[in-house]
Amino acid sequence: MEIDQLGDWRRTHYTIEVKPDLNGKDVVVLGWIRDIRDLGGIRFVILEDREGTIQITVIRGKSSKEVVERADSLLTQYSIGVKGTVKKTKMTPRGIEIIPHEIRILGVAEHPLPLDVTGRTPAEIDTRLNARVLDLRRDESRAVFRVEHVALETMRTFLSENGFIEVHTPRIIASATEGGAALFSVDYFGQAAFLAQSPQLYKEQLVVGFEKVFEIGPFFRAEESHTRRHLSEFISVDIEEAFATSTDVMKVLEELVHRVCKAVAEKCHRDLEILKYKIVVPEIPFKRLSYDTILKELEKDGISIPWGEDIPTPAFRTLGETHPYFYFITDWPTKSKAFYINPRTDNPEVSEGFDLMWQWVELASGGTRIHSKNLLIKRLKEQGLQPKSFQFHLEAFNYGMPPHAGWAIGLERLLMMLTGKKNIRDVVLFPRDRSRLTP
RNA sequence: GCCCUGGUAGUAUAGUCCGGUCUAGUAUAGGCGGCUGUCGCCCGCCCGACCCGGGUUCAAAUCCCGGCCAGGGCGCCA
Repeated sequence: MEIDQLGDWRRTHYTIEVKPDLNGKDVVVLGWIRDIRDLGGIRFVILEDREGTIQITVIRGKSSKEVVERADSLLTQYSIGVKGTVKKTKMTPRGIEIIPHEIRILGVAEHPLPLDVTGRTPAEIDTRLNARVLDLRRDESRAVFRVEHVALETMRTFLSENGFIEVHTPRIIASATEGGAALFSVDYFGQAAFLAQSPQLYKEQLVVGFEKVFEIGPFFRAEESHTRRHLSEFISVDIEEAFATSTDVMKVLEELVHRVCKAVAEKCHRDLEILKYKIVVPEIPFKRLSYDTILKELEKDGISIPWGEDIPTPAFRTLGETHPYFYFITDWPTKSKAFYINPRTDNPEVSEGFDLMWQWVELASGGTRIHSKNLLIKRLKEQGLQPKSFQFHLEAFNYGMPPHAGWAIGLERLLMMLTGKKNIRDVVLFPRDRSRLTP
């Protein structure tokens, strides 16, 4: 089918801005066809744009031949432009309709569509992700990403106001940053290279001089995970602060989370309504529970974990029932944390590392970092890592590395908390996981 | 990677346990026709599917084996 040109048509109003006081005025609306109801002599076309919907009413016999012909050839999901007169009416829920003078078909859609955009026939997440662009025509899918935008905007503002400057560290790196998580390898002009799993070492180096930095960006983990809360590519929100300890950065973290919850609750009414979800703005400070306390609580629930071991997921689920909102777990055993986490001076078995939990999900983790080069080398060896492969990182410790602390929060996990979504793939536009590389 | 469950029209489902009644039911989308105030419009007709390969059996959507894919869980983590 021939499609029309946009020509000199420009939107005069979003659908939501067309109100009864515009009665008799001409407007241009642009968007997609959500629904068509044809009663024979009269045809109702529901046009939807970013902000809402409006009814276009075509009356056979009254409308021009061209308009009727155009209206007859429409199918759902076509993108169209309509120039017409606003008419006040009691017969639509919005109290107005548009009587078109001209309809331009700007983009056609192939039918049958791979999923029902109106949501009457629900589609599974796999089907939706295969046709993600079409899925994003669904209000509920788009609402998630409007929430994400507000969350990001709030975080950037908050961190900037608090003296953090935004930085970008490399995604392509020469060696493992933390050990542990598997890395994706990359052919870098014939040299072995990897996709970064975290900005950890770089952000630490940057506190020399910048003192307070933050980074928001994607990182990569080549884990064969198959869960609702893991991705191969995820967005990490990282901070690092000089002359600070874990207690200082925990305050920054809880305040940030509080601010984000508040901003989303206040600014995203409509989206939260679409998502049928309510955000309870958490009170700060959050509970601070030591690893030892957690172990004792679990013991009471009949789960015993030997001191020093990591807490398995089913145990976290139990904890989530006891602590249904945000809480910190502090004083983790040194051996269960990454090599750069500072052991306590009074008891080196215990570290200054912490996790921020939301119910049973680990949202963020952080801690005071080791700033003594000798101790760092010792810890690297204890974790079975080669100090040689951290040569460039260790050199930064020759230039007056200050005491410092920081954390990283998983943006998608935070977004699950903000939207009530149970599968992390729902809060990523084009998720990457063990078995999904397209679209 | 391991464990569990599943795979039926474009989409979402019934049927699978207990093989034959399935020429595979329903809804929605799509096509055709009718309808001048719908708003999940309505009414009639039509199109369209048993994941792939092998096996058991007179007979397989249904039972068995292998593969692929999906969902959930575990480990690991953000």
